[in-house]
Amino acid sequence: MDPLPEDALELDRQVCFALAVASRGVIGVYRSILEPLGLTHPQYLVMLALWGDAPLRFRELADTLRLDPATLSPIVKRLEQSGLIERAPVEGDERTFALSPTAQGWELRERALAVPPAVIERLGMPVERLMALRDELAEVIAAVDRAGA
Amino acid sequence: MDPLPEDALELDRQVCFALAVASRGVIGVYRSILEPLGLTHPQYLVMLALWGDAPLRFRELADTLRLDPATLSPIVKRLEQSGLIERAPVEGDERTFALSPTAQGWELRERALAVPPAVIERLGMPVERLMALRDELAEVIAAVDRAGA
DNA sequence: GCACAGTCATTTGTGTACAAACGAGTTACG
DNA sequence: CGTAACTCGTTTGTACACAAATGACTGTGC
Repeated sequence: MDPLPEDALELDRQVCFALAVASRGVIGVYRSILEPLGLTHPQYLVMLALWGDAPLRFRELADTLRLDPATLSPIVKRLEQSGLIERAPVEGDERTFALSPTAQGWELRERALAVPPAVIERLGMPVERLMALRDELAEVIAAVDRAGA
Repeated sequence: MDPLPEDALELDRQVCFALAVASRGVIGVYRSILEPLGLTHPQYLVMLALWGDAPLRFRELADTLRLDPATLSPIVKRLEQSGLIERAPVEGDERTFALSPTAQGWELRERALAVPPAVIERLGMPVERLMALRDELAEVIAAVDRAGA
């Protein structure tokens, strides 16, 4: 029943490899679509988070995106420099700050509404398939979380 | 039937986000397991490819891993400096070269046999689930390939 | 033979991703 | 109170990932 170690290496190659390739590939599809908006994929995720629920504290945003603060910090800085988001002090805690889209950031949302249909059209995959994939990935993420505990 | 654009943004957030988070998360699981071997995840994928089928020309390796030559180049350089792989000239074409594991690279394979079981144990997911995920991801990759054409 | 388009790997520049160390602010304990 | 432990965001250093430009080699057409 146990696969031979040799085969395990091969399967391992297929799974972890497929995950990395699929991730890079899909992000690549987003790249050409997001490029006219002046956003990278992580920057797009930040805007999605803030469009959905602003203001958010820096830490809350990092937790939502499951991104290391050290990674998020320069991304936030670039979005501020682009004039899409702005930081406001948080009353009672000088260490942190809250982030919200600027007026320009909200305007960008109108153009961003065209992104998901463009991606789906480009991928040519039915929406149900994507939702199934999302659920499958949610299990992987849950497994990773358990592993980290 | 068509979801409202607002919902599309939300779903989009869930899917592209889940893919990125799952990819980073799984690679994170590998990180702690590969660290004692002195390998990063991309470096591990290079070694898997060469253990499975050496020698490989640089271009063949890049295609196999679906990695940009500009990305692969420094990875190969680091593995050479680590003494795990070596390059040999290709007769009849001065532009490229072939890569193979060194004796030390083959020795490392013995230790690497323990990696897949460790990952599976850490994730706590049944092997069948991982194979299903692999197949699901293969479809996504195929869709990305069609999109790129 | 020989220009010339094509292929090959590398380099450069920008943008993540993460570990580790840091400095400023906050909380809790004695 | 006051300091020790903790939390916060940032910085530094290393390693991908990709676009664009580069320089070296190859093959073709004339």
